Amino acid sequence: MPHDEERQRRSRATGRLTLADVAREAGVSPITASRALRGTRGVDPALVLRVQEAAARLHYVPDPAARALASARSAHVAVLIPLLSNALFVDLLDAVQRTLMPAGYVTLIGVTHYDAAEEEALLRNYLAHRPSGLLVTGLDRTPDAAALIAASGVPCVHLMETSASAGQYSVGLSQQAAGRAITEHLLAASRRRIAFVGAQLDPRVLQRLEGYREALRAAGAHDPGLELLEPAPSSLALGARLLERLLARRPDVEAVFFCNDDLAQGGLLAALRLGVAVPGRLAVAGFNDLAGSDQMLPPLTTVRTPRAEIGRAAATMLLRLMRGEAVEPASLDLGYELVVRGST
Amino acid sequence: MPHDEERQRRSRATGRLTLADVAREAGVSPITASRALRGTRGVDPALVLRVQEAAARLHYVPDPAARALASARSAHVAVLIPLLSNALFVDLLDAVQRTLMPAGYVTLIGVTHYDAAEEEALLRNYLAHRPSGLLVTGLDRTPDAAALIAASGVPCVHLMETSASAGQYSVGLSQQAAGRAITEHLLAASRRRIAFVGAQLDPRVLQRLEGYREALRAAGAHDPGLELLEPAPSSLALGARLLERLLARRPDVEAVFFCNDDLAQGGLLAALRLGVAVPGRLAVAGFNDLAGSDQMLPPLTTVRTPRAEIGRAAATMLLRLMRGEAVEPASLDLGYELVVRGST
DNA sequence: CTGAAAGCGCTTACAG
DNA sequence: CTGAAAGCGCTTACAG
Repeated sequence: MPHDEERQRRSRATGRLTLADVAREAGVSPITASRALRGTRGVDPALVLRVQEAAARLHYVPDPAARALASARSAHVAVLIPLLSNALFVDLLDAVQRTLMPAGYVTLIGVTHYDAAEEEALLRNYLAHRPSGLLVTGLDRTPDAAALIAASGVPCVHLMETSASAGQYSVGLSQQAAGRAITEHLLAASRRRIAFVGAQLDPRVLQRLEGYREALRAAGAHDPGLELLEPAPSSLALGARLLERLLARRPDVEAVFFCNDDLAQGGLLAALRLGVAVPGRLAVAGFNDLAGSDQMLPPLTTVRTPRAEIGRAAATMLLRLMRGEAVEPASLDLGYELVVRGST
Repeated sequence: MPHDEERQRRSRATGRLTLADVAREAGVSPITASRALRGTRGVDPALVLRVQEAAARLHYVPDPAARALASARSAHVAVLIPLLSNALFVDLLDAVQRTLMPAGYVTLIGVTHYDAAEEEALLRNYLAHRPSGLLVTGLDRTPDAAALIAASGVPCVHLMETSASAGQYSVGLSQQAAGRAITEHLLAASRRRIAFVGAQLDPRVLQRLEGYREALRAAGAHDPGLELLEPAPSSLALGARLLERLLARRPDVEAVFFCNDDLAQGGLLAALRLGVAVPGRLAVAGFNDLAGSDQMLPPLTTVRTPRAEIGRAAATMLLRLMRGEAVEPASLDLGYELVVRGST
């Protein structure tokens, strides 16, 4: 057939199997095949079956680029988190992916390293891929970053915090309430001189600090000299160093609330090394309940945050928003749980 | 203009800024605008400038779906790793993303959880997005998974191991040589009854075990009764339990090579709890040099693996393959480094 | 060095 | 419930 030869000569055909092949195989038009495969209702069930069988027989796989171009909606969800080296975010991501993938979405993961400029760059980059949805960590960002999100019109759910502002979707917990609770636990163990040791100083750490202050002020035991704030990133080594610094500066300290378990584990190991009895002389608490905290000597008292549940709920909320459904309430507080172990 | 009205009425126009708008603004044809923006050579530099300025002025962002459809090549690279809760893979990923993103690629990250079926499902899912490149962990996979990769024709680089087989691209290190080296270090510290404690039992752990056996056989000190193999996933808690089991079974053991630092840290903490002197009565070594290993009591002797370098080199190699360039050699061995600390 | 035409593989909007 | 036409926003292949 000369027509086919001509086509072949000038063609840019990729040789790939297309919807047209499936339609031909099933004896229907491409549009019907498209509808049958997407599960659009209002197609004769017999035809749906025929098309599905034809697609399976030919091992047909739809082209996401063509689909995205024609429908103006991609299968991408962009997820921005500060760090992957924190088990918290790993658990969060795992839950997000397990929820989104069965729904046909693929995640674009961006790591901001707690850097506002990097977050902005990632946002610009990922938004250029026209994702159908957006998951970001926390509520605070640069005005430019916030404007980028708003201007994109892409549905967005904020992770790890709870939001009061209208039109802001979020799933998380009250970091401040959790910080208050663990401090109250320390007070209940008859400690008065309770220190706060924080690093990284991202918004959630500062909210925990606020909770700590609340609890101590209520007990009339707040002492700013017991707050040790370090902007460097958290690590076991930093936790150890900060405990030593605290002990040197305030030998009278009776308890420490480390803003996360990495720091607390390092502090616990330093106490062991220095021969500081825990909890005898010093009670120690952490935050997040990370791997290994239950193996410390003594096991670490901490706050368990429901990150898997947060990931699942946030992804589910986003799925609804992407379908254009109304979501109520816009903000979900999934709480926290005190895990009391030997260190307090 | 009635024509425009007609267009508007029937139109599916997204209202987005297109290449045609940029071309009009710059006073050139869309093809020229396309070429100018993509940096195709053979375009008048003056025109390139004019188009770039027009694009910037209008804040034009190309549509990746249209680009992918027209050019038959996506901007995606799929990356498959076993776990995100292992710092090793986090460092690897970070390096991969930092290399790939500036080149205009976006990564699709898939976590297999060391599950062959899950890897296959992820592969199928991500391959459907027609990525331009593929990065997978290790060389061993199910025949179906390997066939999927081969049939896709997508350039693929294997991570963490070195490959002997032709046509297999890989960047990593000899896990076996590293396992042998750390065992020889233990032998050099005049230990004879050296145990191997392994979990997860993925191919790389088994290669380390092979290196351990090699070293012990060469020294005439191999004793199968000192091998403790546990298929469960690694964790500090498991390391502690396995050390206790080992000590109960073989009180005469003089040294332990844990197949990774998670296990070794747990073992070290258990030894501390049990009052087993390290390295006095028992020498302990790990693998990977993870965060916290230098903070243990005593600090953990381990093997540092160059995962950031591996990530960077593998991504660079993939970039070449995606450009259709020849890559020589196909397999890169980036080595390892013994980190001797207090535990041996 | 530049451009008019055609096409990538889907889905939308309309008509029947 | 089904389909012919048009279009999504780019790039390829060809011609000049």
